[in-house]
Amino acid sequence: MTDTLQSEIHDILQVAMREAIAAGELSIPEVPKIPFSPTKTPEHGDFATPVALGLAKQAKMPPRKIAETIVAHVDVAGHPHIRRIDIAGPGFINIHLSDAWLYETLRTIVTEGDTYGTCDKGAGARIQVEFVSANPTGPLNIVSGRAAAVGDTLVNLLNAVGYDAIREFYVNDAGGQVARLGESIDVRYRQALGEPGLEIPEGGYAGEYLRAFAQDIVDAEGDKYLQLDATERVSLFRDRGIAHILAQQEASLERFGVQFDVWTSEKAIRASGKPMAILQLFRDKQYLYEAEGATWFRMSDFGDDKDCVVIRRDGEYTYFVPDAAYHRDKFDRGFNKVIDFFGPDHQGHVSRLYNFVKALGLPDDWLEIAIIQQVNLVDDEGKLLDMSKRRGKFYTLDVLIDELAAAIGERFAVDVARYFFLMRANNTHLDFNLALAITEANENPVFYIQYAFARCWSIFQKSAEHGITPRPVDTVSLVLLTEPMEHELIRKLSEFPALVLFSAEAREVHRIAHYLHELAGLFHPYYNQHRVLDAEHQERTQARLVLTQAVQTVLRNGLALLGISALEKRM
RNA sequence: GCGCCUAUAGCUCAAUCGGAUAGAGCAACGGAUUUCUAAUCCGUAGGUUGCAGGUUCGAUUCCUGCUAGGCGUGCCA
Repeated sequence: MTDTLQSEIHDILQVAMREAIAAGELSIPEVPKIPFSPTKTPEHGDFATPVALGLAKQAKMPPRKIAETIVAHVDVAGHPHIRRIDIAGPGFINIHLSDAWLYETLRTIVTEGDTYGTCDKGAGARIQVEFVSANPTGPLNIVSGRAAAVGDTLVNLLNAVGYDAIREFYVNDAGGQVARLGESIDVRYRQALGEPGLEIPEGGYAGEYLRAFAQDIVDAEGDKYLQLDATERVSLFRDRGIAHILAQQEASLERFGVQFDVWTSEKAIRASGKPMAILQLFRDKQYLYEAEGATWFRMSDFGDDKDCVVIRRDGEYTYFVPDAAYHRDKFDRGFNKVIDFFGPDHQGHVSRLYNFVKALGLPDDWLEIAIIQQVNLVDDEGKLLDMSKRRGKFYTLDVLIDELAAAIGERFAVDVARYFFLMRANNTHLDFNLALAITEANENPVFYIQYAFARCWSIFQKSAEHGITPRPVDTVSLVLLTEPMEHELIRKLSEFPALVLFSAEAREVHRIAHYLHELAGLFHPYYNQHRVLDAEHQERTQARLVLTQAVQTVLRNGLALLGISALEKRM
């Protein structure tokens, strides 16, 4: 609705500019793009465009004059949606829409229901979003939780605007880190059997979770693995450890409301032969050279400050090779676009991966990498909570949810955690205020939004009790919605589809979170100042019920995109 | 050293990819409850957008140089 209207207005202005040019009143080589922005204040109308300001130089006319010239060619009377066009400030063209447009918007929302906010702009293009992809060496940490929330929501957004997007998790189940996992489990296993003098190896995993895992093996199967030779035992423990931790991670994600469509194994990628094929390709293109017993990639030819090793002295691939192969594999699977979310510890990997993708000859804009920045847990005074009291112990996603759940229950714990992870731009550091998260009052944005939804629901509940049946929208006199607050609410509702599209395209999920908070911030005052149900004004009641339903619909749709529940009442 | 990110109200953050008077929430202060759920609302106060330049009709936004903080910078992933 908004979208079609915007393009309608765009066309109207474009035509007006062409006519002005044809009439010789405006001398510019071509009609430029016409940018629109929803206005900040109603005095500036509903939409505004600064297009005249940008033309001042080429047209050699003062911007106000240009705006006047353009507007003079618009047939306002011929467009029922437009009530008035003003020129204001230095030359802004402010478009005031007719009230009929507002009422039409309401009808659209109520009619479209769950699909309001969606569109088909993506035209079915296939997008793969890879996120979390934590090493299978331990429980998911807080940043992984943030990545999970952001990635999951972005996929929701992309699918809402017509893309065919999937969630993918890359399992680093090969290489040095999982080898270290096997060694660490081995140490814990032998310790559990009483062997003295053992220590977790350098670069190993000292967390308690492996102690428990090893104890389980001992309890179930005793010391039988001591008979295997060390290499065999470590490799067996590695594989069992991976399976165990992976299952744990999957369970944590599921608890957090995130389900991946595809899990890709690095081991499988290695076995596919693609790494070798890629190395051959690089060799053919003269990107490789031998030095110091290792094989190097000429990263410096791609603008990096140094080359990097792709085959180590011991003959093993460095992680670049399977990673490049994995991205080749993504491309071969036919994705039109791939979006990778990396944690803050992978920043160094970003430019290199771009370069490898370029070296593979894949399209420039095919891969998009974004960093999910770190999360700090803070108390009410903004003081940093110590997240790693001692080596090997860290604040996991599950521990966070456990703590929240103890205060506000499991369901809200997930809602609150998701919202807090989603409320900030993903490339900025995020302070997660634990005290605020468990506050069950308006300071907590999640409750504030959910309460707005609950109030809508409650109004319908009450109306049913009073025997008031909402009538079909077509039969309701929406013109009775005359309060400024009502118009403001509807205007806000009308922005939703464009916002969803923008958030998806810009990969900025936090905008939805803010929007919902703002919408709730308009509804609560309205609720307090104006009664929806009013026996004295039955027609107006019907109109306000439509408005209430529209608010509820947008809140529900928005929360659904964020993976946050919309409930009738508090548990 | 080099690279990436960040710097906006006392605190946490917005600002629709250069637009109009920079907005919310929290904290502070003062009010509202026989009412459709007070998990709410109304009001007051709070700013040289880190600093210095530059680009132009116009800069929180883009460029350069500083300053401060975070992260990265391995033949680990």
